Amino acid sequence: MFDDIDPRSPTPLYEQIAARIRLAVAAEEVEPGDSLPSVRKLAGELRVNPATVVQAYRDLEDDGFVTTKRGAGTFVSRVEPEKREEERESQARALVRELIADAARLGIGITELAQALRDELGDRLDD
Amino acid sequence: MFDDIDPRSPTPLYEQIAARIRLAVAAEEVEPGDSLPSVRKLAGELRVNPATVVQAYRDLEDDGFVTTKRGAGTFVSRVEPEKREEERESQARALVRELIADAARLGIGITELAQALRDELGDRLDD
Amino acid sequence: MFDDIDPRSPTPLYEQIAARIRLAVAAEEVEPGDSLPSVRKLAGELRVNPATVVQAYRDLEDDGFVTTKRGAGTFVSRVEPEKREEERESQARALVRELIADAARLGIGITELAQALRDELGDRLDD
Amino acid sequence: MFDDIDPRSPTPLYEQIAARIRLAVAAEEVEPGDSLPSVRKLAGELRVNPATVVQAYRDLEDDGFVTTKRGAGTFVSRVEPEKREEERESQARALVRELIADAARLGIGITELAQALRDELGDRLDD
DNA sequence: GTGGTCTAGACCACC
DNA sequence: GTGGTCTAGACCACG
Repeated sequence: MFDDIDPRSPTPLYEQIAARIRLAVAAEEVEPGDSLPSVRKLAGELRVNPATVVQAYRDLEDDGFVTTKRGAGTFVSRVEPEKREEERESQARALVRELIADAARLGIGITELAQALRDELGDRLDD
Repeated sequence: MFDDIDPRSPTPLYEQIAARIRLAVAAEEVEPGDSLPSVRKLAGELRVNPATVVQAYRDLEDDGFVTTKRGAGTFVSRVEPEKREEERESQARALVRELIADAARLGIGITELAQALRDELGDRLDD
Repeated sequence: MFDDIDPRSPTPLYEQIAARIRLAVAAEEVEPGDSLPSVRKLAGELRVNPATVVQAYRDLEDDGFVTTKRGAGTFVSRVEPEKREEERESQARALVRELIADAARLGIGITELAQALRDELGDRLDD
Repeated sequence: MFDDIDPRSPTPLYEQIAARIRLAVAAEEVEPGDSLPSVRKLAGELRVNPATVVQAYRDLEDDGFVTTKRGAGTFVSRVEPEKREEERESQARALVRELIADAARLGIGITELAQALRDELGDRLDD
């Protein structure tokens, strides 16, 4: 699950970790109520300073993606679909349009963008 | 050409500057042999410290995108087409990664994103 | 280890520092995983600005001789034996080039230099 | 004769040019009284700023390797062998010993040094 | 004029 | 604590 953690990437470790979990929640790879690995266990697996995992979990808690129960662990929250599906779809389309505009401004065409999308999303593009 | 330089972005100024020029070379907006603005001139335009521009130019020289002739200035190098293409692809991937991160932050999963992509790009996704 | 750093040399301080460390790695004076002195500590020892050491470390990281872990420090990387050998050879060539230049400046031609080399090195020249 | 001029080397162009001519004089590739190429001609050949050649010639004149006659050109001087041959030989040996010491201090052995010498001097080692 | 190096010192994010 | 970035400004060598 944490294959893509790259210590040399410019984006901080804790953000990479949080992003991966956020994605897992959004993609429903993990269910509400599931427990996340303990800070020490995850830190060990990722060969990362425990403080880094702590910061990732704190970020997630701030976002409402997880809740921490002292002495018990960290658990996936029930994500309230506070926004109507329609609204989320429109937001998604807005993001995509923004992507295309940014690319165009930089002189990157649709073809290259499509290639990059396949590179990054792979099969998940066909979901 | 340097509209996007944002001092508050987490990615360093010199990297933003270098990235912009790298892409200009990759997209052949500038030709081999063209001279880049002088360090001081560009620094003035961008309201940035000259040393920051120096670092950007240094990175570009390390990558082989420009050559600097001492006492004369900094010039666009001849760059292999494959390398140009690679650069365009890499920047495209960066944009896509940003898209995914933004989406995740809004609670939008890959599935919804993929749908939006198909909505906006349609067939061109298969180029 | 850093005796040779000479602020009056025409070659920049950061290059001298980087070269010295590069060679220490190449000669296995330091082992992969060893930590380098912190930027501030080394800067203090060498009576040099921290930014100068930062630039040296940055060069070394670009070359792949060291890895820096954010917030943790800078560490010696595992380096391929061929690369180590190459580095040693390149520094040896630099020394030789210096020798030739010094000789020429004293009006000593290649012929006389070759004779002196045979005198001093003898058979070992054919190793 | 000027194959090794490298605009990207850290040693200045004018020094590279001067060094090459100094060597030619020392190796008696050119005879006293021979004329050097005109500043403009040489600058053209080397694709270098004429001012660079001027500075090289001025350096050489300071050293006494050449003399410039206004309107006529630049000529190789008769190099006075002011020092006895023996003294020159001893100087050469001193340089070589210095080389070996420097190398040892950096952890570079005789073998690597010998290889570098062959790389840089090639056939001329057998003169 | 050009780029390159270095300093002193501030500020930041990360671990 | 760590490294990274940036500024302001000085100084230098090169063309």
